[in-house]
Order: sequence, then structure tokens, then C-alpha cells
Amino acid sequence: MTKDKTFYITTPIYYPSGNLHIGHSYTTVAADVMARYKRLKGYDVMFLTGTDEHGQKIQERAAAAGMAPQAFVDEIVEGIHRLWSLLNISHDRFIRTTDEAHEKSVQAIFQKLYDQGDIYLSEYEGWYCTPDESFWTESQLKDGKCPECGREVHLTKESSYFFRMSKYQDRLIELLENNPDFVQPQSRAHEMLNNFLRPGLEDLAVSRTSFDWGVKVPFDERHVIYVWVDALSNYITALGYPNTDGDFSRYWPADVQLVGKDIIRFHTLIWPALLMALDLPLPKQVYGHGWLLMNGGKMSKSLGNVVDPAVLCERYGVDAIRYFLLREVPFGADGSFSNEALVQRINLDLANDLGNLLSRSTAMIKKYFDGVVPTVREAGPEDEALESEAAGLKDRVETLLDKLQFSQVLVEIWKFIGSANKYIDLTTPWILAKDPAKQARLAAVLANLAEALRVVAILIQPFVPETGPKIFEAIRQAATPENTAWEQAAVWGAWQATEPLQACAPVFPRLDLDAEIDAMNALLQPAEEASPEQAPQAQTAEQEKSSKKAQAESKADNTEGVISNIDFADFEKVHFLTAVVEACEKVEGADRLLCSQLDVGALGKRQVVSGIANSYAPEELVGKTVILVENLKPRKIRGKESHGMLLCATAEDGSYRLLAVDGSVPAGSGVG
RNA sequence: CGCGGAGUAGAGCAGUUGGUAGCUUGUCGGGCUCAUAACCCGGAGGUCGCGUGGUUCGAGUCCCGCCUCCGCAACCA
Repeated sequence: MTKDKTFYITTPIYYPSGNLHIGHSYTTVAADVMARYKRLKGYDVMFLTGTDEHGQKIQERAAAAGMAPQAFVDEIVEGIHRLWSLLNISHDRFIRTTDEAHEKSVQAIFQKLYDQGDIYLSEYEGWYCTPDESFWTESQLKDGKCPECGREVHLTKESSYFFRMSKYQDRLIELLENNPDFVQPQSRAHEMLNNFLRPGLEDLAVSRTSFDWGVKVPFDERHVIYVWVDALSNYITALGYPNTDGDFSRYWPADVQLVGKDIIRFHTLIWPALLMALDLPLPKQVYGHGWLLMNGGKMSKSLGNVVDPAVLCERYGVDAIRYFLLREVPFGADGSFSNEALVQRINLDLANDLGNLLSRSTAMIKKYFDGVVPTVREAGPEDEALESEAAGLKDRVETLLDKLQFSQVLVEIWKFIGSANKYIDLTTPWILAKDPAKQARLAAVLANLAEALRVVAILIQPFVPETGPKIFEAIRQAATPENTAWEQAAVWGAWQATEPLQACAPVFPRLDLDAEIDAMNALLQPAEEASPEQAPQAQTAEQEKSSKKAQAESKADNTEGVISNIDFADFEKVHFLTAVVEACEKVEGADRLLCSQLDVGALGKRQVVSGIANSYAPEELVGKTVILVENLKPRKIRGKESHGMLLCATAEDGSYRLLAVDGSVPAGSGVG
């Protein structure tokens, strides 16, 4: 059968430099819901996701792990496949930029653009940081120095191919101004226009000679194709482009391309410009969703506040996680993730409202009619409201889903679940049951409840693919394609039990809030150096702001005593010593950092950078005896070497107080 | 004067073209007993960041000024 309606949806291709976190799952689950919904509606769906595997960072990570880049990404991609499988992601295709077909297509695209003059060879002029081997533009520099390491940079030139993006500036402005649907939410379009388009676009460097983990420029082996052409073009190479027959002609242009708000710039400027250069139609919509914030701050590995979706799924089940992700936060906006919110959603929405509705309905059918609702049924005055609400529900859900308003869709469905619960209270079936004359009315009431559950089961399929079938099973509705079809949600009276109902076990068991939060905190304890107590040392300037809140939060949690025990051997690994501060000054360009010169007795002098400038003035520290973690791995903070860390207590207001010694001991004394 | 977003009941959020301020959760009280200590009803709780600003018969909603918070320069969704 040839379906005439197609729907092509994409997620970004993820960068496999490490395992994915809950944020990646958020995007992908959202795309999955749309894909499942459209399939239910009878569309021929192409749902694409994948990985962006080239680039310097991967090369470095692989080298650090002592692996070849390909082997390195293979391993991570394997994990990503497992995660998507766990989350019931129903992608039709998974593209890797290291796929041979993709690489060939990228070369063909590059060649075409070069041949037609949209790509030209020139020189990339920038500020080069030799130790970091990285280029920076004038505006990226911090105080004229490398923004990464703070060291000197020098002006240098590197040969590079450029994409003539400036040529498409006017067409891009027109695109964003005249097509309000192209970028969603629309506020993001303004940002693009004001920040980038109106000030003027520069041509884009699209090749590099400074590393070689990438696709070679077909006519110039010294260059590898840089991220833009390589990564963005995945959306068309996955369909076979430059071959424009088959899948490409069938699915392109994409209906929706989901991206996080951070990369919307590349998808609304560079990507359309590339397509214009290739003379291809543009995607119908690029949707930039918001972030899931962890305790109010951005999620990132270096902060140690990353939530592992696999752990959550294991503990709560896939559907609970999928439901939470899309229910908790309006899709375009930022929202926060917290264990408490997750457990609350599971308890209130899934267990109390939906789970309990199923439970009480099936229990009554079992109890009053031994699982079989008689066909002699008498309508009552309470029925009308429930039935008419159900009748319009499918359309309301569709309207909202087509606008990707996932949280609103779930609100709408749950309103109906609430109505069904209320319907039970209004009709009081337990009273009807006592009166033999009211059996027909009781039958009607219970049938209506099964009916409501059937409608809900159909509509929630895209969101919670495991739960829909469970409900069908519980009400003994055969899960045939005809019965589960989307259109069946608009029908009232299609419930047809295949066998007697039984009282069913809870589909979403209620959780103990406090116990869960404790358990989750224990699971999520960051293993590395980002634990709160170490934060003053471990933070870099750019991380400080966002980690501040996370610190406060996790600190409060820690007082509950859920930190796992360590062996004495572990403790012994840490060398504490006393040290005397000989000199101390603020670190230039950083708000919270102080750089101290310490006398550590026999060990000589040490330089330590600490994030305590808000709590101490530099001169206050001089002469103090402090506790130093002596064997902490040295690291650079704002360009300054920091060999160790000063122990501090954190006060309630978030300020730090140094640990002191009771009495007087020489510098360099052991502590422990 | 960089750009954008946000500031509405304890918490988290809605408030469409200006017309009596809503939802969820929490809290207090009541009902019910079919059900996963679940479900249903009701009460309390807000001078809608500030300017006793402007426009208007009327402003959370439009205009002006100010304050606070967050994001944006890094190919972390």
C-alpha cells in the first residue's frame, strides 16, 4: 500500500564524546511522540536520528583513551543504541557521519558547492593559542588572551575553504521575516535577525587543516571538511542525497526538525543557506525547544549534575520517564528537572489519576458482574457530559500535537481522566450495586468507564507506548490494529471485552516520596571532583554561576545522610597538610577566584587558586594557617596553575569559611 | 546604553484581539468507601517586580522609565 501522506522528522545528531544525558533523551522522546502520532494517523513517517562523530574533540578524547577514533565512537554509539532501545525510540533510520555513504555524499556536496563558486579557498585569520592548538576570533578572546586557558595568543593565518554565506543574507532575512512558522517558537527568530542577520553574515570557514578526524575535502587532501557541511547535511544524506530519487524525493523537505535552543542558530542560518546554495527546498519548520535545567542550573558533565536516563528508566519504568519529560515542561520553554517533581508526577498523575481509575473501574466490573458487563444498559443524566467530553478530545489533542504542545496535550487528556473519576463519584456505582432494580444502570456506568479508559489508552499511545496496551489488556479490549487505531478515540461505544475482566495489579505503583528522593540522591552522587565541598577549587570561572545553585541544593540533600561509605584505604589516598598563606591576590578577570602562595614546610611553596573571593579579601588570608589537600591533581583555573585545594565549610548563605587549626602547628604538618 | 527571555497565591505555571485574576501542587475543612491512604466537593491564600507613571470608561494585558533574575560569544538537547 502506498501512503500518500509523508512526515519527516529529525533530531539533531548527537556528539558522541561521552554518554548521553536526560537532555538528549528529551529531544529524542519528543520526536518519537510525533513520529508515533503521525504513524497512528496513517502517515508514512521517516524519523531520523544519529550521531555526529567527527572533529577535533573526538580525536582528542579517543587519543586520551588510547583508542582509534572510530573504535572510540563505535563504543559510545553502541551505548546510544541501547539507550534509544530502552526508551522505546522508534526511529526509522540512524545516521552516523562516519557512514561511508554519508561521507561520500558530503564530499559530493562540497564538490558541487566548490564547482559553482559557493566555496572558495582563502585564509582563516585568527588568534592562535599554540598550547591549545585552537583558533579564536577577536571577539572570542578574553582580555586579549585565550578564552580556554588564559594564555597569550598570536595572530596567525591558516588556509581554509570558505562557504559564501554572506551571499544568502538577504534571502535569509526574507525567510525569517516572512515565514513565521519556519522558526518556532517565534521569539527565536527575532534573536537570529537582530544578533546575526542584520549586523551582517560573514563567510564561514568550512575546512580545517589542524586535525584530520573528518571527511577529506575531495580535491584537497590536506583539508578535512569542518562540522557545518558534514553534520548539517546528514538530514539529506540520510535520504540518499545527492541521489534525488527514492527517499529524498519522497520525504524532503522535512516537516519538523527538532533542535535544542542552543543550536537553533546553525539550523536557521547556516543550514538554510546551504540548502539555498544546493538549490533545495527548505525544511518546513525548525523547532527550538528549551532546556531541562537541573536544580535551576544547566546540566553538564563538569558540574556532576548529569542525570542518567538509563538509571531513571530502570527505577521508574520507561513510560513514567517519557511522561514526565513531556508533561513537566512546556516544550518551547526551559523547565527544571528534579527528583521530587518526577516522583510527584508519577504519584499524582500516573498512579492516583490514571492508575487508580483503571484499578477501581476494573475492580467494580469484576466485583459486581464477575467481569462481564451485561448488555442491557440504561443511560443516565451523568453520561452526557462524559461522552461529549470524550467526543471532542481527539480533535483537541490533534490540534495541540500538531503544534508540538506536548504538555498541553497531556493536560487535556488528564482533564478527561479527572472527569471519569468524577463520573464515578456522581453515579455512585457501589450504591447502584446494592439495588437489584438498578443493574441496567450499573452496567451502563461501568461500560462507560471502560469506554473512557479505551479512549485514553488510544490517545496516550504516542507518549507512553507500553501503557496503552496494558490498559487494553486490563479492560480485555483486543489490541488489534483496528481497535488501537487513532480514529477509534472519537468513537463512543467500541469497547468489546473478549473475556471476563479481572482486578488488575497497579500499572503505576505509588512511590514513597522521601524514600525515593534519598535513593535518587545516592544514585546521582557525582563520582568525580565536582562534589560540593570541593567546588571552590574545582570550579572554573565559567562554571561558577550555574553550579552555585546546584551546590546549595545538593548540599541540603546531603545532610540527610545518604552518602555512601568509603574505606579507610580511600581516605588514606587523600593527603591533608597544614599550610601558611604567604601571599594572596585576586585573579584578574574572575570574580570569585583568589590565588594564594602557600608555605607547605618541607614540601616548599605551593600556588592554589580558590573560589572564595566573595568570602575573603586577599589580605585577610595572609598569615592564616589553612588545611590543604596536597595531592589533588593540579589543574589550571583561569590560566593559573592550582596545586591543591583549601578546605572550606559552606555557610548557609553560600559563603565559605576556611578550616582552621586549634592551636599552633608548623606549616606542612600532617592532618588526618 | 549589545541581544533575547522572565518577574502573577507557599511552590510550579496559564492568562489569547485590554472588560469581575485562573490551573496544578501544597494547606485547612467536608464527602465517599469502588479503588494504588487513592477519588469527589468546598474554604483560605495574590495591591499580577517597581514607578500612588502614561493612554483608556476600564490594563496582568498597550506605551514610557527603572529594578532583579536567566540565557546568548564554546559544534553540551
